[in-house]
Amino acid sequence: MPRPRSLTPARIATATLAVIDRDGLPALTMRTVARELGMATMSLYRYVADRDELEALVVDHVLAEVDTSQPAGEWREQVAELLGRLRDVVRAHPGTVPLLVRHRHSAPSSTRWIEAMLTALTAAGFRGADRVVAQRTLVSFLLGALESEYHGPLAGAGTAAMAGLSTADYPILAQTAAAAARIPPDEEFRRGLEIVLRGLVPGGGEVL
Amino acid sequence: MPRPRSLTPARIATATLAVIDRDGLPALTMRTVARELGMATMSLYRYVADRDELEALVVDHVLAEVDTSQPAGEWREQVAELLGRLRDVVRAHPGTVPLLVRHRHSAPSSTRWIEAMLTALTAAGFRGADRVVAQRTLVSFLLGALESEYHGPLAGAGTAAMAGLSTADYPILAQTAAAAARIPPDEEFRRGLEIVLRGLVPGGGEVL
DNA sequence: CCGCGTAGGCGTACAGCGTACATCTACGAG
DNA sequence: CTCGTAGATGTACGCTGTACGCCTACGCGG
Repeated sequence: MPRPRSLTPARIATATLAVIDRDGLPALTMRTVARELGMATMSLYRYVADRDELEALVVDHVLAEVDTSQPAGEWREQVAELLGRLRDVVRAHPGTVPLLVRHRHSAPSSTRWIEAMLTALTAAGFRGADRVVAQRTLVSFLLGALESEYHGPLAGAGTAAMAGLSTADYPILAQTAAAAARIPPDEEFRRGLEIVLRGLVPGGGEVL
Repeated sequence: MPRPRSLTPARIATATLAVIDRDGLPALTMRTVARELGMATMSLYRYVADRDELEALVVDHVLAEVDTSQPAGEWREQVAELLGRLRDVVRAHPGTVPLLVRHRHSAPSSTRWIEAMLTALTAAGFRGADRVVAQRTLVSFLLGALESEYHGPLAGAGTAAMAGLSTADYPILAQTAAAAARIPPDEEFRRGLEIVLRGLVPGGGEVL
């Protein structure tokens, strides 16, 4: 056949990630990625259908970096390790956080990580709907924590404003906001994960 | 002084929300909101500095709808009730989910809800950093759950694709994906919240 | 009652976005 | 060498957010 392809999905994803890492998510543009690749803008469309597909490509690329080998240890340690690995990889490319939320469902690379998570949960004794709920609860917590951290700094002014609220109208909040700013993200995540893991009991159990 | 203002923040927020509810978040545009208000596009800029401020306005408006009166019952019931109220209000306007994540920090209306949450946690015995972590873990879970539900349906094809994966490479995933589609969002949220609440123990405690 | 200054309302314009379309061109197969 | 195909690209369009400047309606001091 004619002219061979000059770009691979991996090369496109790498260039896209370079743009995001260097200039931030708002700089992600069909034009900037094409320039990063040394091509004309429209050439990119020979490889991706539209911007959404480009975003999905970079998300898949990032998720592919996650080590999905089964961790050792007790099941809670395994789960914590797998969540930590994913979190570390994503935090190395903060600009991809909003993209991850939108496109993780269409990322083939996520399947290995999910399988490893489910393997740990299965070994713990989770079955059927319990296993699904356990998995999704852990993922919701992880995504929420990543997004909170991503959007938090922009509104550091917000937390500061809360600390300055009248202690009369919001006695507890004003007092808590000050303490909140002193907890490092890693510690906050670790302790939050401990809470979720402590609540996960194979075989279920009602609390309400 | 001269000409009085003809628009209130509430009226602007209502019009914006109407656009989002009727035509979806992508339809949210300075032009569409101005048209909804019966004004010229640029007139809107007499009331908001830019699009971001308009988005913050609608988020604050939605959060103001949440009943923040202190719920009755044991502290876990109170927390579940407060999370449920917020979730119900946001789910009534699904298009605002991404906006909520980005702008909740600059929403004055959120303070009353936070104060109510912290009140329940304080009554339970949480103090200092423990209280901060408890609060943030609950919020991260809630936001993650809302976002997952919001972005999930778009990629229903994704879950379907997982169910069709080779049971050889991904034995547990393929089996789990089928069960996953049968759990209603409300049940998933309720059971997930039960997990988190079960893990919340005042006074701390290590698990790892 | 009048005009005057202020701020509301708006029309125009521009840069930047995603991308449809038509064209040119480099290549592998015959 | 030639030809068909698909890669590469230039141009163009509709849409976005918003800067700028003009016009005008209004409440107040005279």
